[in-house]
Amino acid sequence: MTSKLYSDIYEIVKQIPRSRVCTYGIIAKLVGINNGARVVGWAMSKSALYKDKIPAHRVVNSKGILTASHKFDKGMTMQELLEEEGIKIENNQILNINEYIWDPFQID
DNA sequence: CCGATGACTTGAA
DNA sequence: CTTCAAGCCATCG
Repeated sequence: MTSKLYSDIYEIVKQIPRSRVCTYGIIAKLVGINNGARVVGWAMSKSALYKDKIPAHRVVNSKGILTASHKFDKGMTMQELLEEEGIKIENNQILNINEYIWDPFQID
């Protein structure tokens, strides 16, 4: 990885279990950047270049909106990928986000 | 160092 | 509902 920051972010994202999602803000705080949600998103955009499979489709913004959908519009949309995991989405937004949200401290 | 950029966030109009 | 503004921070030229 280009930096420990990235590896930290990727490690966390890779730990997101199936049928679960996480927000940029949570990840940002976990890696130490209190308000660096943008940096997380920026790192995610790079994740596609890495060999490691990063389930970036499980990372959404604080409202559960698929702000990254425009990066997955190549064939499978982000919504389709999430629905494959049983997550219901409507108008580009995850329904019952509270039920799907996940973070390392709240182990299932 | 500076300015621009971005898969963010919050709040206000 | 939409749009804008300010704040936030790593990266790039």
